[in-house]
Amino acid sequence: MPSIRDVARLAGVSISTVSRVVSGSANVEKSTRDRVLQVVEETGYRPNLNARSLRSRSGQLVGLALPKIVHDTFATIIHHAEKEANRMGYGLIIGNTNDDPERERAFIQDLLARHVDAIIFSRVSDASHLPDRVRERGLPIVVIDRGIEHDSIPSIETDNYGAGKMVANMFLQGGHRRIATVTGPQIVKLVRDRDRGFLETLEKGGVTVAPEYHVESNFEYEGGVLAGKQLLELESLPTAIWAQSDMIAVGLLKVFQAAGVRVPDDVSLVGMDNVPVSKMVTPALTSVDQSFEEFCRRAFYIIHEQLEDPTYQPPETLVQIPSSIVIRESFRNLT
Amino acid sequence: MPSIRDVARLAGVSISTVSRVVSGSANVEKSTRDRVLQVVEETGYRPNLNARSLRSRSGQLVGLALPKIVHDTFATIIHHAEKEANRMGYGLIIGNTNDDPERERAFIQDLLARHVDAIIFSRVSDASHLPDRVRERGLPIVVIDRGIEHDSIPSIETDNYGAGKMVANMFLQGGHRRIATVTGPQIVKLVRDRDRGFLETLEKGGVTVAPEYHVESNFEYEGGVLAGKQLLELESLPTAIWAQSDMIAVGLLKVFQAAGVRVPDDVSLVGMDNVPVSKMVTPALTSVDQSFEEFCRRAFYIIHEQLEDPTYQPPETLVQIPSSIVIRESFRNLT
DNA sequence: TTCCGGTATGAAAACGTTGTCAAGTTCGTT
DNA sequence: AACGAACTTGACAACGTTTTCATACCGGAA
Repeated sequence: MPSIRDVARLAGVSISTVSRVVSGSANVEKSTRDRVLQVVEETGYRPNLNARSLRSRSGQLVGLALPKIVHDTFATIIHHAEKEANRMGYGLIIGNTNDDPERERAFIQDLLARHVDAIIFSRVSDASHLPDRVRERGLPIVVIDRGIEHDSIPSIETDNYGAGKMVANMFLQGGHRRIATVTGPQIVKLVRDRDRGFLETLEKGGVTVAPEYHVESNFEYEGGVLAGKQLLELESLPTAIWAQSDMIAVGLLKVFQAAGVRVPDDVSLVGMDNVPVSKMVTPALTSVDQSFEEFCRRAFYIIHEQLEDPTYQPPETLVQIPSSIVIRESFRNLT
Repeated sequence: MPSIRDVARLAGVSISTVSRVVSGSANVEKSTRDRVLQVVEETGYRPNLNARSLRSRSGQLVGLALPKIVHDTFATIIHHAEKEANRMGYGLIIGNTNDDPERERAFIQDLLARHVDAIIFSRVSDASHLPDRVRERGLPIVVIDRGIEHDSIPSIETDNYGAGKMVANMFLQGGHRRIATVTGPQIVKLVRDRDRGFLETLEKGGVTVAPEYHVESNFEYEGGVLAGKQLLELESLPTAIWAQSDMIAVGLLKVFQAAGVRVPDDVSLVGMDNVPVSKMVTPALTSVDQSFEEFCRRAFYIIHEQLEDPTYQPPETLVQIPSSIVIRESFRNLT
């Protein structure tokens, strides 16, 4: 691995000059520039990013903390984050926090020890004070997917209230009156936002969700299976259900099919996330699409700005991205 | 962020001593060690890994190159790789090569510029000479999932021939005679291995797969959909199909269900990979399970050994991990 | 007492960069 | 002809570590 010293020697110039050429910065005469560039080409020289980071505090590296990896949502986030990072010349170092505060802490420590340029958090434990600690170090940090209420830390999330509202309106217009919903854990703010948007809009449309039709679960397939069984034990099924994740919806679908309940003939089903599976199951799931690509784009934009100008503050600290409904087979109008 | 200098000052010792204490290496008196350790504790000092890497060529970082990210298989690999990396104190930097040689090259360049300790490749383009280039730099490199034929670069893959054989035997014992298979792209070695294991074993059992029952596809859902449509146009359907990936199997299932073909009553279906979806669809998929966890464990083991002792060579350059069949609902015996 | 081997410590060089500063050059202006 | 301004270049000090190498100390053997 050639170093800047080798290039300098071979090109017959000083180290400083090589540095200037490769960082493309200052004034250097065309002839010398060409000579250096040629040597760089020949030797395949690449600046050692560790040295660069050590000296100039920018290693072109950003950390991404996720609560889970084998999960369509987060795989999608990784994918778009990697894409954006690549586009902007950053490397991406990923950690799985597993929703465990201890691992969160350890991973952040590691990122700090590596002197990453910035950190993107997807879902911190709500209680965590980690983002503050990071902030103190002066590192740009952005929270995506699960916003936090904080004056100075930018969050990017879906307009969850709006999503709930949208689904509620679709249900109302479809003539549904016996409506159920399976939510994620109510401790999570985004769950409550979705729930409020959904329930308030139904209320406005003259429909109340019965308590036994309002079931709390987790976002996983298994959660959906459990919730489905619970619903099947009731006197009568609702005509439409909104599940706060596609995994939940798939779980519901699975137990309904096992029980001979037809979707959407007996009960309509709408999921959320629009993950790949939603189009693979039969019937294909109607689902609320969140633009994770947009999340990542915005996150990197903010990071990039803050890196250029440390005093930069995004215009609003909480960005809410609108979502949309992807219509497939699992929902039908009653009328 | 306190530096080793700060710790030294606060503890009233030299930089060297602090270094010795934190790297836990040489002889240092208990009293001084304790004093240093306490200061480390109080200040929250963490060694700057960039500096360490610069000086001692070990940044505790390994690179993972994947052809795709939004894909259950690779998400699973990321998950286990992250877990192993974490366990052994490494950071993990991930890149999506998208099966594009140019991006592969660029990513590897980036890893080299970051002076990672080792590289794990999941699927190189078969043509690529990248691994050799990496090898020249003296970096440990391991290829997983899609082995390459190479004297000195260790590969870890499933015993694909064995997998094909296993499925074939299950089909034979189940009394199936009209058998089809949907494979991945035949350019890929692992596809040919699976295919050979499958076909040769059937042959041995007196069954020949008709040419129109032997369809080549890609590993994705869409490939399965296409293949399914193709099969439906034939005079008669096979009684059992092996799909070389679960995504293919799900695609087949989808079009079969749309066409009113019942699984497993009319046709049995077996997938491969045992990804999470396989248990979520109805009927749940019987699938060949590959132990990606084992892949990652072995990969890190080899890397670790090579890092400790650069002359270390794994006993065999191509490791084949046995697979197993997970029985679910999509397969039934004819007899 | 003298000397020697081991142990505990510190000073200083190196790793590969960037950025500051100063020193030449060149060229246009007065 | 003289004087700056602007441009081009190189020396050198960091950045935070690890790793020699040297030094000081201590106790035991001769």
